[in-house]
Amino acid sequence: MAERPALSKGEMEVARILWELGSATVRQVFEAFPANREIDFTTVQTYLRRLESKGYVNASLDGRTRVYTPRVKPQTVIRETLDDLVDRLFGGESLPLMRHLIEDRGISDADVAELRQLLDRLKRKREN
Amino acid sequence: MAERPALSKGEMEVARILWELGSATVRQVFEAFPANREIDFTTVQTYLRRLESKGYVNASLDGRTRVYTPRVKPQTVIRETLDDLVDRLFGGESLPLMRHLIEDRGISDADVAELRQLLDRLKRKREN
DNA sequence: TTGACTCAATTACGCTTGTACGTGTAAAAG
DNA sequence: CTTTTACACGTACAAGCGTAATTGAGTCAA
Repeated sequence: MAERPALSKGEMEVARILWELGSATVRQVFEAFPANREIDFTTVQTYLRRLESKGYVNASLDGRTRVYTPRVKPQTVIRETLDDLVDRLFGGESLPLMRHLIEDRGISDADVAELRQLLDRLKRKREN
Repeated sequence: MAERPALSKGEMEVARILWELGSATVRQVFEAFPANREIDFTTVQTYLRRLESKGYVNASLDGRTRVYTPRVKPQTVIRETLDDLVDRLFGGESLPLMRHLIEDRGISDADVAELRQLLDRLKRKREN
């Protein structure tokens, strides 16, 4: 397990966009930010550079422009992040987290249905 | 909304313990840490001091010892933390987060049952 | 009543994070 | 060709964070 240093919040935000784009330049990532999220171009640049030095992305040159590509799967990062969060904020139990998501944070009807399906699928798998 | 500065991971860990204890001295918090979690007494002390200066806890003196008491409800902190996480890591959607919790992180049978109940309860409430 | 202990409070410090400024260079305008 | 514009890259820096060493003040044994 390559044991990279954890991502900061800002870095995560940028990483997520890069995962979505698949591979992108600073500018592309910058432009993919939601319009309401004000952030400086150079700030994004710094985050990408840090992601690279932490080993989360690779960079290659296209002309004089750097093109960044994810190197670690979102799943992995999400997993590590959640493990940490669940430990610190819920003492390692994930149910309270879900309870909170459902009860306190609101959830659409469609999501409820989707969740139910997830549970059904899981049940079926376990019964075999 | 009092707009306090966000909690860092370490601060959160300490805050959680304080919520559990209800009200405690540095030493009590320190001793309530899980045995495997190695942390220095003075580190806990620093976190508590910072929690105080950020407005998350109150402190009063008992003799020469400071007694800390939560000032902000866990619900509030959890909510703010999750909002931020969901935004940055999941673009604001909480379903993917739950999916991840269920599929990738594993969940006990008992938890599945509990979740189902939650959903049922929610459904009933919505149908009225 | 003074040294040896115990524990609280303060101070410290290197690393990380958030954010941006300057500097140089390619492209566009004149 | 010169001037302006646009943008990439490196550099910078204050604030926050994790962690601990140091200092200081009560407490008990000799």
